[in-house]
Amino acid sequence: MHLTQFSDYAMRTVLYLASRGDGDRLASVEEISRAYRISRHHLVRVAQTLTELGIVTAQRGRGGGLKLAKAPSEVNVGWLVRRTEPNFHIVECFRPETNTCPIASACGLKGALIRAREAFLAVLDEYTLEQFLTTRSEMVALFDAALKAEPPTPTEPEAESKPEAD
Amino acid sequence: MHLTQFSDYAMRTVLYLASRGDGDRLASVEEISRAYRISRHHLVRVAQTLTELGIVTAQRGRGGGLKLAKAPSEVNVGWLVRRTEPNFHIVECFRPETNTCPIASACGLKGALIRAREAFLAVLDEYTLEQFLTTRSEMVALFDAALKAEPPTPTEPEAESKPEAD
DNA sequence: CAATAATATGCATTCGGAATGCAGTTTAAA
DNA sequence: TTTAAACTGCATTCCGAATGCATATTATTG
Repeated sequence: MHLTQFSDYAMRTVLYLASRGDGDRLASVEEISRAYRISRHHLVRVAQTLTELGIVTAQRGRGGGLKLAKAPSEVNVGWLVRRTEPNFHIVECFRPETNTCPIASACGLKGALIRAREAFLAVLDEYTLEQFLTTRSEMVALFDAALKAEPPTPTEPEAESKPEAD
Repeated sequence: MHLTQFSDYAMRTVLYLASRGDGDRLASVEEISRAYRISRHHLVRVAQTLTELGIVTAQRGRGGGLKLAKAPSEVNVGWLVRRTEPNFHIVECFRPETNTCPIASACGLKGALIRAREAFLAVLDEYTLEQFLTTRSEMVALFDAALKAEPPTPTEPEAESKPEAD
């Protein structure tokens, strides 16, 4: 029982943006991926989705980056998880099109599992990003340390012997 | 977000055994796998685990099979799921030995996710098998129909040309 | 005591979703 | 016009779950 790394990264991304109090500062995907030490390419997908959800604003072009499109108190964790998880099919019979269990129509287990699933999400519904900012200064310090430890621009150190011909 | 098929099969197996009111009747793994139309070999593993957990009794040898070791009211769903799921590592930082998130020590998200996970299991803790027996007759009818639809003994129709030598 | 039918166990393979990487396009600032 | 960033699609890798095969063990039956 777990959430996808995609949802994990989505939550981390908005938490990163919220942790830098200045709402106008842009943070690039590159920067966030270095702070968390995770794949930049993977994070690009997450950033897209968050932009589509209207929860972050992406500024394209040079000097661009991401920033929160809403106040931290407006970003609900349960809402976010519901939209980033690919599905909530706890067991086979939750997907009618592929279910093979012959007693699905008379089985009470499904109802119990639905209740459990809703209870899980209801807890997350209680939280907005704002509630996680009580440790903001510590998080910022840890982010900065991580950024300092990582090679600043490991993008393309090869600036010689370029095969110009062919 | 989902449970493993292993947990799913474990719940189904005990529900099957409970649905046949006669607590002394043995149901073979073969029978259960046909009733649900699922892999017999896979179900063998589940049956082992349930036996180890002391929740079913396995009778080996000819005419053997499985039966509940406890009354349906004694078999709790939350308890069962906790013991059949391989892990409950909702996100990366739940597994300290492989965590790479630098702010884990200062991040409030983990606490929220732990609360959500416990809420999920707490709902399942409210249920025992007994509560699912209100539709027992319907389930039995559906099981019987499934068993009738399946080939009775597709085990080994080859009873000729046995290689006796070698 | 032998044959049979069932569970028990280990190993090897398959499979699917998630994760990742690569290549290229588009946009906007300098 | 160059450059740095977000966007997009595709192809591949990877891992855990699922599955299958082979065999050992146990106990009943005749």
